[in-house]
Amino acid sequence: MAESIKKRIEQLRAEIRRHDYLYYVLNQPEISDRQYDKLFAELGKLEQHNPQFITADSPTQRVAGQPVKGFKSIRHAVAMLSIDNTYNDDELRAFDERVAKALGGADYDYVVELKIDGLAISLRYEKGRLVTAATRGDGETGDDVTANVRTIKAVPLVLLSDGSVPDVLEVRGEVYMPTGAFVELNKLRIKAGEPSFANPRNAAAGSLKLLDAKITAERKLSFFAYAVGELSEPLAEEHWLMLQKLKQLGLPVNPNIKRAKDINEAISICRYWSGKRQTLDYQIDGMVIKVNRFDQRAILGATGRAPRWCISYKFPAERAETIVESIDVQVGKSGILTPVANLTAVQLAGTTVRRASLHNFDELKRLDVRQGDTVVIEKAGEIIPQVVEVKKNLRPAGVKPFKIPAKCPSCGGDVKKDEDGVYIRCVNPHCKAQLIERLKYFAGRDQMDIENLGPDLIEQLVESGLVKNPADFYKLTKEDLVELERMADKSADNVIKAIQKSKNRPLWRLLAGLGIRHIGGQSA
DNA sequence: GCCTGGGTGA
DNA sequence: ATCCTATTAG
DNA sequence: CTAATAGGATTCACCCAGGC
Repeated sequence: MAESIKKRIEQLRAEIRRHDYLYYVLNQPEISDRQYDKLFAELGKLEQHNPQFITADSPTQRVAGQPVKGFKSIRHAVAMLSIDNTYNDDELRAFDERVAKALGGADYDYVVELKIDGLAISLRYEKGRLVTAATRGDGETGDDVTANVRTIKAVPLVLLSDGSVPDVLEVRGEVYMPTGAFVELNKLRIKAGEPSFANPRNAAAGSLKLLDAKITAERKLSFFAYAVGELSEPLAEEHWLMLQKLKQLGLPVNPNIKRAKDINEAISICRYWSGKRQTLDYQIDGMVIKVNRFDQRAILGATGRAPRWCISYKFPAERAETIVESIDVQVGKSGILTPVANLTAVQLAGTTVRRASLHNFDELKRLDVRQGDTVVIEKAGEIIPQVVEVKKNLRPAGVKPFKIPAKCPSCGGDVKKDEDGVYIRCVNPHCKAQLIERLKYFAGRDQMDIENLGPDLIEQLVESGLVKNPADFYKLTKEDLVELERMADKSADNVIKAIQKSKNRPLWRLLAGLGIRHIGGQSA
């Protein structure tokens, strides 16, 4: 009896996995949702009455019972790099020329993918079972969000196999919230009196940071695979065939990915989707063009940040008009003064924009931005707001050009323009704003990465005179901290612990953290 | 229960 | 995330 | 001289923990 129940359970699981595959990977469901639910219910009932047969990879076990306490760190076996961007045909052709040159006349082709606007994730399968899922993090180490990712139905808990699966398979892809799901979710939230989400990407990112996977499960996230990380054995000799393999293993791959025999074909595919992107049930912010063959990718290699065999093509950014209410001047860690425009709040690409960097005073002068001006802004790569144009015909009468500060806005000290350069710097070595920025940088994620030691606390520590250089962090006591605002027992404890923990960071982090001119994370 | 700072995503 | 600039490599 | 790379600067949304 028990044997036959066990057999039926396994049969149902295999059946459900097959239908998941048909639905999420092939987009060709063979049964209705109702029939699927019936299979699911039967399995659930059998497992409920025979709990000894429940396994973690059963389709019924996607949602964990208990919320996690926090996210552990996971080191990526293979780093997750960024991608260099282009914004027009010429830049794409320049990329193609670099590729052609590096490959020395050999034939090559491309794979053109849609750049899904979600968040990158790395799934690790061992012996065909999903063991961990991690965010990108700093590219080397990310957050363990396995419990949340397990709730995403498009992510298989078990790889499909026609005999063998790789021992280790790390799959990289994008978690996203389909536009339809996003709209429905916001309707529900408004009905429940909860604030709505600003855009699908932030909704998806937030959903993966929930400690309670039960809530994540209600967020209707989805997933597309587009690359691999660590691999125990090669899946194919080229990217295109590898994507087909991933599909066979049950991983959803975007159905609109195409091969292109040359850059012209790739460009025309980019153009096509630039016009058709509204028809998709997910947001894309561009296209990604990859050299197909892996041996050729190896020849091309990578820089510190991004591979040289891959480029993204970003669609033209949405624009909006708004008014410059004022212009701030900020002081950076090396004394550089940066003008930043405060804008009348305006909706742009799914966010409310209030500020935009003006980069430097040459740039400010070139644009001739003045307080009170109406400006056209856009978000470069859908992220960083920038002023692209000043509507001079709308300028109010009597508005004066912006005056380059003669003194540091923080310390009042002298400023000096770089020789043969454009930057204007505060030259006071004791400038408080510079000190604060240097300390923030020291504690920051890409340097010493000290938890709970954020911008506000650092500012308080400097203002109170407790910290005058990075070494002073390590002399702080709990008694020092509890004197500060919003610092009670628990917070003070956490900060002290985090500072102590940072003592065993690798040397390069310390070197980078000291912020010596021209020494960054790479050279350190 | 509300608010804010910290951490992290793009 | 991206932008702009300075420096380095070729 | 030009191209590639590193460094320094910037924005907004979301979740959680802790303070009050």
